[in-house]
Amino acid sequence: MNGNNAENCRTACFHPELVEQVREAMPGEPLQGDLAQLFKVLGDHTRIRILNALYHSELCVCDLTSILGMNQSAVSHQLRVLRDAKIVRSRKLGKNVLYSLDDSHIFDLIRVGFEHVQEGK
Amino acid sequence: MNGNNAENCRTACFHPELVEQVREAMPGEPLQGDLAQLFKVLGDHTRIRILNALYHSELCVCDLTSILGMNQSAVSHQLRVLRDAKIVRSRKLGKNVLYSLDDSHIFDLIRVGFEHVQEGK
DNA sequence: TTATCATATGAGCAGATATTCATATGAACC
DNA sequence: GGTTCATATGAATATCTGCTCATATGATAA
Repeated sequence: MNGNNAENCRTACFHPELVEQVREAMPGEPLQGDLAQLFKVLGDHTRIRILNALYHSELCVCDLTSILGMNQSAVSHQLRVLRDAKIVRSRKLGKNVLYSLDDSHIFDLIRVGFEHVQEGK
Repeated sequence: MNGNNAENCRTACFHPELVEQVREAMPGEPLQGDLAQLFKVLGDHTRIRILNALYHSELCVCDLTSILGMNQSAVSHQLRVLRDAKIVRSRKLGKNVLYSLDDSHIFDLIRVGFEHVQEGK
């Protein structure tokens, strides 16, 4: 679309063929937006703690509140964000709502992420 | 540390043993902070586009600027964030600086993330 | 050295977001 | 029905963050 604008350098650095090749290999905008949104939701301290708890067991809001040591409203707000992003599932059980990780991809992302930060020492 | 505070429910919902078990299984605070930080840096539209470009080839700042259609300052700022987070590496080559993904974990995270958002249709 | 090119950085602003407080919903039990 | 308990939600605020503009750095070439 917008090829080489005035910002581009004009000598050895600029590789039009490579640029075009990479452009075509890249996923479409909507998919990239979805991916960024997924990681953005994962990228919060409170939500990561929630996910690490759910990594080990399905839990109700009350137990999560206790584990995190936060007030219930804050936890529920973050659970809503995680649910909207299809990162956790919920099911009702009497008065309670039980939360769990949505699917194996979420387990994988958390595991691989930890491997990376642990290697960085 | 802060066990069952006044916020917790007092009936069928609260499971002290499970809560304690999950607490012990969870990673330490610094590690969880590192993980949240990793995902936070991944969770930005511009940075995801940069990473998707680098997924296919090592690239200089100028080529990235052209691929993204953004001004060079914005791209450099985001590259600094990615470098600080150990998500990309850089090496000098004459006047240029070539960027690439840091290691296989980053490739894995992008791939698994895409699998997840694509399944969600 | 001086000029030029590629990249990096600092300050400032505009938009996004996590928490708190107060309140609403909705199911279970009396 | 009405009450209690577990969870959800709306509004407000304080903090954070990405972009732009201007400028700095650092390497190459003349």
